[in-house]
Amino acid sequence: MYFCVNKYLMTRSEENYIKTIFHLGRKGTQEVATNAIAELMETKPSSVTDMIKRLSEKDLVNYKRYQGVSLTALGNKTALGIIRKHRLWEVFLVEKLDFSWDEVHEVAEQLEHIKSDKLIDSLDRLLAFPKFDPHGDPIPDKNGGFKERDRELLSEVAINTGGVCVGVKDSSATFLKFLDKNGIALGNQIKVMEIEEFDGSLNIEIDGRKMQISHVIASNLYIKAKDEI
Amino acid sequence: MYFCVNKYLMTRSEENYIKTIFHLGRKGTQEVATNAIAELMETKPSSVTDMIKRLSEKDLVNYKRYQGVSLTALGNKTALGIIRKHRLWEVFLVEKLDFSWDEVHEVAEQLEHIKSDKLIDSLDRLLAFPKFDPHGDPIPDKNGGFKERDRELLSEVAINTGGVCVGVKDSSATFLKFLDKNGIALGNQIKVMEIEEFDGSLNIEIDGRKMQISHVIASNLYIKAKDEI
DNA sequence: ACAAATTTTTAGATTTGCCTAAAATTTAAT
DNA sequence: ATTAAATTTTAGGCAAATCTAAAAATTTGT
Repeated sequence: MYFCVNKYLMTRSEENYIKTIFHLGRKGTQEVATNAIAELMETKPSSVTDMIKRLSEKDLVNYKRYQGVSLTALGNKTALGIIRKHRLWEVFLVEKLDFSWDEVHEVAEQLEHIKSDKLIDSLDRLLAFPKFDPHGDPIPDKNGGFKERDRELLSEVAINTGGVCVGVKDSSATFLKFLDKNGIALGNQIKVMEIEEFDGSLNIEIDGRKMQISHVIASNLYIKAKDEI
Repeated sequence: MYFCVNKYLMTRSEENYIKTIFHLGRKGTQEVATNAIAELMETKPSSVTDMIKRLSEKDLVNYKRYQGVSLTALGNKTALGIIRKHRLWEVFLVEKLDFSWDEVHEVAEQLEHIKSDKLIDSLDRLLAFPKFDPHGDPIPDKNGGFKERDRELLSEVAINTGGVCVGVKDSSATFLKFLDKNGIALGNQIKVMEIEEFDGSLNIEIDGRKMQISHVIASNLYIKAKDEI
């Protein structure tokens, strides 16, 4: 395969930049700003500029001075490969090693850089080709293809509707632990009963149990909207 | 834990040096030579000297100029930790991902550097606390303890004796593939029928089947000597 | 024992990836 | 539109890990 030449020469640091640029590029459609990359990676803008030049020479990003950066087709494919590995390892950690969903990220950040096609394809098979990671995010297939699940934020749905909880927007350990503590997990049936006008907090029914959650919580939970309950 | 402070600051390169010094130190009881390290790691003696100095400052090795190098107690513990990880990952690759025993080394070389105590202990549990890796080498426990199995080289046993094949001395892909091709695997019952005076080759019976192997092959196969057959 | 060969170390350079400080460019504000 | 503010890049430096070439120490051979 053609792209392998490139993939196998990439350093850990280069891979992390590519991944960050990919994630930032998803949000806005525009070019990604140097400062944004630096902030997310907890490094300095000057370091980012350095790296961007190197990535540009390897044809992983499109770069024009002062104009921000975007991934090339090759960069995009590379990013999806790394994300595939990250998310498959997350599934492995939860399914096979009993990690909780707030513990997987740190270790997956290391495992995602292991280089072996056979390893990741075998892992995929061991896990029975999962389509989503423990936070509900889609796992790209071998060729980088994946489809975003049809979902919406709980904060956006109308009263008396709901669906199955299928993902989180914020997957920080803090938020995930909060959800654990309150018995909220992927797969739960959630129905919005009432929305408080004053602060936007929601009265919901989750797997039959009634509880109240703030607007912030609701705006970080995805549900698969399919039917009125 | 005290040693963790050190462990978590180690670079991949430092870990590889420690591992190499450990392996070389096993063979001879003496100090390990700079040149020997350089050769095994495919690097230059001057690079080795540089690194040894750094390791010495971190109290991982004992070092006196021109006098070779040996691991400190801390260095030894560190080495055993890395070897534990390497061998557990090898078991994982064979048992769970259907790798063959000649394919595991390269990937395990990468996986052994992943830093997470929880990860490795969970992996240990998933694999049901294996005591030996796919080549028959012992896996250190959490505290670095392990016992060498009571075994001997097939080339050393007397005619009409034998035992179960429990390990290989040379675990290069070349040798392992040769064994596969000839249907020799760990667990086989092997009995020495005759030893050729001329070239030292052996007529053996392996799981009931008769075959002839060279002295070189026999001197790279370990059997658990327990009983005459 | 002493010269020759080998091994080991030093010295100085290179690459990667990061830093700080200062200069260049773009964007925002009045 | 021009200045002020923010962003981005350049320039120069640093640490890790490597290299080559040359110097120092040890070992070996006779």
